[in-house]
Amino acid sequence: MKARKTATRRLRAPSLPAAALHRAEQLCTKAGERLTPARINAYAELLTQKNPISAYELLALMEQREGRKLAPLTVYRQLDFLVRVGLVHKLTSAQAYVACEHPDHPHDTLYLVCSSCGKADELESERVAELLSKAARSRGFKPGKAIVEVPGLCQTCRQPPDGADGIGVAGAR
Amino acid sequence: MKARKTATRRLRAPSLPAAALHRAEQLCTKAGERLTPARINAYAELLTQKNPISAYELLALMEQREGRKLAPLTVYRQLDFLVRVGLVHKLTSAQAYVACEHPDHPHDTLYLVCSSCGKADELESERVAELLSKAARSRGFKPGKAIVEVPGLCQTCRQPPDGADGIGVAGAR
DNA sequence: AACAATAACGTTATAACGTAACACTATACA
DNA sequence: TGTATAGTGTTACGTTATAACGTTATTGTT
Repeated sequence: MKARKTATRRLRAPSLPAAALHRAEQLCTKAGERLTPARINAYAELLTQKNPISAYELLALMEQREGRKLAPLTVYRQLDFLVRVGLVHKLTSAQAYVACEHPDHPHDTLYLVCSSCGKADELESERVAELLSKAARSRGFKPGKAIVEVPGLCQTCRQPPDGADGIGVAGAR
Repeated sequence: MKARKTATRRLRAPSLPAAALHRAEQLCTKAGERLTPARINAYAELLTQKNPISAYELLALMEQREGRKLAPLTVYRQLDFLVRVGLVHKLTSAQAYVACEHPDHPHDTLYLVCSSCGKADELESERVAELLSKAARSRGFKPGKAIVEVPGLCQTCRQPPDGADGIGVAGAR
């Protein structure tokens, strides 16, 4: 067997793309929040992920990246921050976190979540937001940002390529 | 101090109203599921609750009711069943369970959830369901039942009566 | 620059939520 | 009346999240 190129050794911090960093800084300034190095690291790590990941998965990634043990609380605080400023959404039905695809303006959490591969597709829908907000207000309810998660099967998982068996992928959440 | 009328002694099983029982039986027959005594008890206990409760709160209620210790798994299995047949909804953002107000037909989970008192108001919206379903299908995504949870403040908590301080109620989830 | 006020971070411990594995029991149906 | 299947009980364990408290860094003010 050939030597693995990427063993479990410590890695450098993932560099947050300049554009993303700039947007994040603007968001935080506007919200009166501080964008610290630790928070940038957590956000950068999340941005490297294709699919939503759990807080503990993020913890493991960051530990590997930084080459030291971290407490769960550290990661939870950073996630709380990222969700608060709108850079990240929490998918409560999967207990997983994913970087927002258009964090420029605050909006509801609205995702299609594949039960097979774990992929989460973010949608935008002014109409859904409006319907929910109107329904809430008509009942005297003051609404916050809605959570909308549609479980199901993504296109890829519905049309398995030759040789696939339709059984869920290991690690799918 | 006078003796309390309802101490922590064992209580009888809450009687499930006949109409509710009948509806539940029909639902289960239609779904090919069995409505066992243990499941009826769990459902009846949930029906006595005004607000959503956690699995462990339900566990404690049932233990008190039955006068013996139960394993968490027991309650989780009964909750899984009740959710599966549509008698109960899970509010994932609050990790809590609540009896459905119109279990006669299957539908999305759609609630206004008060962050202060924990109350959950179930809504119906064919339009939201349709919008989400269409958005999903247009992306090749095969949707299951959507989860829609709108956090916020209910009318009561927005208009605190004299003497109230607007601070959250102990036990609010 | 020195100070106070506040926000963020680190550490330890623990609470809350949920599931795996396996043996046993009840029900349904041939 | 067997036999297959679904449900239940029990023990143990895994995952997710927070409490409490002290330290460090940043900000805004003299």
